[in-house]
Amino acid sequence: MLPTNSEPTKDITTKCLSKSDHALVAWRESNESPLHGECWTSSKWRASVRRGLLGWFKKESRDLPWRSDSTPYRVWVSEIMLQQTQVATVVEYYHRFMDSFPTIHALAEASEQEVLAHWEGLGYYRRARSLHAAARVIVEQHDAKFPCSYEEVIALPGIGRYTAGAILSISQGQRLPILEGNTQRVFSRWIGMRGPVTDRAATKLLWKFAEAMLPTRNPGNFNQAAMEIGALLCRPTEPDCKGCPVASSCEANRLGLQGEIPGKVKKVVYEDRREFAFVIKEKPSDSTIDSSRYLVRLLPEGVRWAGLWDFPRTTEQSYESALKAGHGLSAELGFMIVPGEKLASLRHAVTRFRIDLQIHESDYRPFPGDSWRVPKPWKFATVTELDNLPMSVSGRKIVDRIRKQESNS
DNA sequence: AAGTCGGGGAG
DNA sequence: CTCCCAGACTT
Repeated sequence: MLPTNSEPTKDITTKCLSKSDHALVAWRESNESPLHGECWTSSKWRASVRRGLLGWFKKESRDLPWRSDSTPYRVWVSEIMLQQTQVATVVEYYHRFMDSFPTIHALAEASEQEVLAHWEGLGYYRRARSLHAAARVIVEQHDAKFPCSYEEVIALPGIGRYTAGAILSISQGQRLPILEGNTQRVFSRWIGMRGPVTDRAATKLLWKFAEAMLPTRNPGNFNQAAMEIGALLCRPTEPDCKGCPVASSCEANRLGLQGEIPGKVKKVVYEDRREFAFVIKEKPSDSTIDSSRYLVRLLPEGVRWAGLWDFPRTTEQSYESALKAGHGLSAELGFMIVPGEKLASLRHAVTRFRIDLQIHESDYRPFPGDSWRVPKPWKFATVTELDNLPMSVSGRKIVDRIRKQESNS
């Protein structure tokens, strides 16, 4: 078979090669599989790695709230919170959440707004909505008991292969593998797999490896240990190979490729954006209330921050000025926004977007001929009421800004 | 296979 | 700044 790659590796001068390129070239020239060494086909090797890992974990494992009492529900909540989120960030949220919703039944009984309020600041809010929806499914279909078959568990919203395996192995001792950020890196290094972990073939191999490594006794302990060593020793940069109990079996360590494994994933292309948010105070003539109220809405399904409350804000389109942004937003709102003085600007990030948010005071008026009333998803709320609505972090900062302004006047 | 979804920790 | 985090889900 002829090589389809038109760029011959050997024509690249050595000068131009980075360290990782050298590693890549090395395996190309040696005609070795980029995916793995052969070490892990040996049961002695696997036993040795397990022994080292589990011995280390017994001494060094962190004392985490979901470890002392590992019921399926408690582990489930922890796993959802931990998706794409560091342990240190989760712990406080976890305590607060479990205090408010100590059982599946309590979670199912709560409103989605109440659940989202407990999630405020954690991000990826769909996790909270899926968790809540799944609790209701469990109450209705599983008699409020967390299901124990893999098929039933993975069918629940917000639970994929990783999370199903984690919950059932940790809380029930079921022999199911896991693969996530930590273990992708740890396993890649153990078996000397070059190349990005996101490649299809790499992912398949790593799952296979994760399964092959699982001990019969206490597989959940192994899964947690593998993640823990990734978080504490086998870090993305500067792994502590000297303190590592698996170093003597580790292919990356043997080859000196800790820095090149796993291969780099395609880097994120950031995009700068300017958005506008408007603080619209209710006109005194609209009602006889004594404290000011501000216009917000519950964000609908399918948009950013669905299920949270927000001020009128431009998102999709980019506008040059507050005036144009207000005009553009008017059509969506069903009334006219008349931008006023700028209150503040703040920078924040949403996934790959770097957002420069301009916050303007604003007046409003109905379109000519319309009589004024607040369209359906919108409502006026006092600062005290806003405090109790779930919002994004940037939305919350707007509330804080309003509060400060109110206390000054 | 690639995009989307948040926010913070840490180098 | 950057990368990464006990991923799931949609297109």
